[in-house]
Amino acid sequence: MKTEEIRRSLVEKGLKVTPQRIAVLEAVTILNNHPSADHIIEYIRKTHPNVSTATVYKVLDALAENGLIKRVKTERDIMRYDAILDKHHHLYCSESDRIEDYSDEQLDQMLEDYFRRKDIPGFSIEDVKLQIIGKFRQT
Amino acid sequence: MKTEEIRRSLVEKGLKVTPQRIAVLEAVTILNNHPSADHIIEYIRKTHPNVSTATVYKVLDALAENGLIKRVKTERDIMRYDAILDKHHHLYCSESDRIEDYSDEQLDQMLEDYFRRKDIPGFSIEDVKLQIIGKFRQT
DNA sequence: AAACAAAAGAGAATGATTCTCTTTTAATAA
DNA sequence: TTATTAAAAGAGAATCATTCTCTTTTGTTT
Repeated sequence: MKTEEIRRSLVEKGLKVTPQRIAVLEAVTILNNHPSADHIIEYIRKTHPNVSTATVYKVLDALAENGLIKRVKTERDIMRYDAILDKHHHLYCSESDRIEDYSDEQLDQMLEDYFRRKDIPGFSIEDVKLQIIGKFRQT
Repeated sequence: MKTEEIRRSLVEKGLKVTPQRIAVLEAVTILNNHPSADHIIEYIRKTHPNVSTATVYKVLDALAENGLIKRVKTERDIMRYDAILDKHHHLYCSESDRIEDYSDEQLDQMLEDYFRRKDIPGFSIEDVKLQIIGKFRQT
């Protein structure tokens, strides 16, 4: 995601465009494996050596609350983030903390068809995502 | 889960049978909404007023590591637990921290069929679970 | 009953994240 | 361009869920 795109995204959400916000959103986009705050801070410190840890946490929170990034569901106490807002699923490594994206339109269509017909009593569905747990093979 | 069942489960896993372990496993089974450590501690304190917080964390960890309970994937930093080991999915409330179980064999079958034919390059699937995000309706 | 190692207890330590208060800054209006 | 305003950043402290450490207790086996 280019700086201009980021800038526009922030404006669209009514957020002020600050260098820190640009840097954080860029970092979440660029870093692999659904980065934690710690990794994002590390990355940003290269270009913004004085950025405050609290600021990064605040920026991540603002970005997530405004739908510019998403938090990823994990079992651990460290929160992780994802810049891809398009519909996709996650591959979770059963042996490490690696998480990868998985897109599959056919699967999405199948699930959509299924839940169009299938009612879950007392619950109205907004989104369906797969947690696909397994092992990454050496590549 | 009755005490006898719990006892047997622990023995099967080569774990010592302690009152604390029985109480914790029972609590995870009984409490709704995929309880956090805090809720479990609260509950247990009724029958074991002197149980140490550290012990509960240790027990939860031992139970999870030995496959007697599962950790639930959430976006928050507080870990949560699930006593149901049978194949099931989770309903996540988009507005609160409520999480409910959702079982659906037809869906499981459909997904199994799908991934029997569909290869994810570089990844071998062990399990597939749905995160179904939406709103619980008043009941 | 003795032995042994796992487990519990108690309190301290850890670290990811949030809070608090002040200063800075981005955006807007004039 | 300047002034204004409110959002945002900074800095360090505070919070709290969880883990650590060391000692004692306990469950299980012989």
